Amino acid sequence: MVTITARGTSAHSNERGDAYDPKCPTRHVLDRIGDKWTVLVVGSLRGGPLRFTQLRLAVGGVAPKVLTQTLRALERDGLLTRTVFAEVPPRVEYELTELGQTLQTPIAAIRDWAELHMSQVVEARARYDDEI
Amino acid sequence: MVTITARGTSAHSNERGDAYDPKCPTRHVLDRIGDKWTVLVVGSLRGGPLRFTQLRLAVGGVAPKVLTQTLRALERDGLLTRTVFAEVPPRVEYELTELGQTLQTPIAAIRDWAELHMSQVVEARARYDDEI
DNA sequence: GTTGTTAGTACCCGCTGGTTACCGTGAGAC
DNA sequence: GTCTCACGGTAACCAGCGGGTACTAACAAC
Repeated sequence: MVTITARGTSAHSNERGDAYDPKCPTRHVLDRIGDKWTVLVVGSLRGGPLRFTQLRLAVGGVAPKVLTQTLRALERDGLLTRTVFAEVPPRVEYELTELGQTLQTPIAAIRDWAELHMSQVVEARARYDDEI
Repeated sequence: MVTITARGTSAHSNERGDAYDPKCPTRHVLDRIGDKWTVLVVGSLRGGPLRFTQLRLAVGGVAPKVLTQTLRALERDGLLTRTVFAEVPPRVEYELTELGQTLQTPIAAIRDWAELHMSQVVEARARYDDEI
C-alpha cells in the first residue's frame, strides 16, 4: 500500500497531501477535478490535441465562456497546453501535458463507473422520488 | 445483470452510457461525482457509518446546509442510507450502500492522484501566475 | 428552571455558472 | 470593391446556488 513518510506540518511541498485537511492545497486540486467539465475535457483530449470548437462539440453542451474558464484553469494547473497559431481564422490547440496524461487513468475510472452504474443510480432516484 | 430496454434518442448503444452525450443520464451521475463534497463524504464513510456531526468534522469546512444537501443527493442516488434513531438528542447515521462501496475505488484513485500530484499542480500554478 | 446535546432549517448574501449577442481578421465568392 | 463566412473567444446580463450564521425542537441531567 502507500506508506507515508512524514506528513506533520505539511510545510514542504514534496510530501503527500491530505485531502481531508481544509488547509491542504490538495483541496484545491480536488476542486479542479470536482469541476463539472474537467472530467469531460480531459477525457476528450485523451486522443490528442483538439481545437476550441472541436472541444466544444466533443464535450457537448458547454457554453463557450465556461469552456474558456475550464481550459484556462487546466492550463494554469499545468494539465494542458494552449498553442495559438497566427492564422486567420484563428487556430488554437489544446493538448494534455505529461501531468495531464497521468490524470487520464483516475478520470477514466470515474467515467467508467458512471457509465456502468448509471442505470442503478437512475433506478435509485426513481425509487426515492416515488417514496416522497 | 443490467439490461436497459430503450434509451430514447441515441441509438441504443447497448447498456453502457455515454458520458459525452449531454442527453445521457450518465452526465447527471458525473455531476454528482463532480460535486465538490461528494468525494470527501464518500471517502469519509469508507470505514463505516458516521453521524452527521462526525461527518462534518471528518470532511472539514463544510457548512451544515451544504452537507445536508450533499447527503440527501447521495441518498437519492442510492449511494448511502440515512438511518434516524428515535432518540433525544437525535441520532442519524449515514452509511454507504453496496453501490456506494463500488464508488470507493474510483474515488480513492482521484484522491490519491490529488494527494500525489498536489505539489506539481501548485508549482504549475505559481509559474503560471508569475508569467502574468 | 437551566443547561447541554444533536441534526438539521431559515435567512441572507455574493459568486459563478449559463445564455446570448457580438467582435476582429483575413480568405474566398461574386 | 464588398459580402459573407470561419474561428476563438469576450461583453453584458441574469438566475440560482453555494456558503455563512443564527436559530429551532426535544428531552435528559442537574
